[in-house]
Amino acid sequence: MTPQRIGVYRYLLENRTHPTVETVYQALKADSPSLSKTTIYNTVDTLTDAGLIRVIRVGEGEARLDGEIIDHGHFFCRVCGNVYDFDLDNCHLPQSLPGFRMEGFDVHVAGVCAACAEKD
Amino acid sequence: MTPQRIGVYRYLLENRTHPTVETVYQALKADSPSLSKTTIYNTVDTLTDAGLIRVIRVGEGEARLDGEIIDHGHFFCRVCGNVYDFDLDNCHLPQSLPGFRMEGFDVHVAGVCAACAEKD
DNA sequence: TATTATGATGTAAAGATTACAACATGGATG
DNA sequence: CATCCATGTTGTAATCTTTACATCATAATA
Repeated sequence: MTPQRIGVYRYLLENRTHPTVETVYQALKADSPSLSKTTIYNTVDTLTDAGLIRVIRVGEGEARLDGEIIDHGHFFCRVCGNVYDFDLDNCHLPQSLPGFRMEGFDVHVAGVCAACAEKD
Repeated sequence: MTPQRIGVYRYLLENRTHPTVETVYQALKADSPSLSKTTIYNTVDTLTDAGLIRVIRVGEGEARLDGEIIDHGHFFCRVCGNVYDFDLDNCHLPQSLPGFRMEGFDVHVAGVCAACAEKD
């Protein structure tokens, strides 16, 4: 665990906004100007392999980072681009895949969030 | 509807393997050598907007195309890279997002498929 | 202190997708 | 039938995200 890795992890724990790598990079660079974006990518790999964070890809564009690893769904607003969490109370893993080893699980819903829907 | 669009749509209806844009391009270019990959991208946009096909992003790398639009889940094998469909019998959209307009719905499961798990 | 292993940095490359301009086509209109 | 216009296609170039790789820094160890 290096200062850079701790910085990325702390940022993701404190900012539950599903930021992109670029967002994290810009935020942390303010404090440590020598930070490299490659380090962010490497750190994301390391933290993902360690099971501490998750990488989600929803909609187009960049990957989003998520410090919450408990199963939950992601709502992607196609207007503002924000990602919102939601519970998965009534959704369970399928039993219909014999012999398949399931390791990760994510539910993606796309649409328009409440804030953007109101503006119409 | 042009020959190119019909070709892409037919290919996706007949090949339920969640091919990439590149795969579709290579397959169709055999019959019509003048085909451009840009046309595939444009056509995918057109067909997606028309609600005829879906674009799924699961795991890393390229987008995968899917001619099946009825709700179903996608299992991504991290070993062979194949994408498998599964039913969503016991998974329903969450009711916990008031004011949100839900338009699309996808369940992603990552892991190792039966064929690859057997080889261990 | 010298050595070694690991991580960080920055540049360059790769890969996927999009933007854009030129060309082709087909239908509508006079 | 000729012309015009709108739409679609093509190919190149640019963009954007991510990765590869070589170099530098650092910390632990012998």
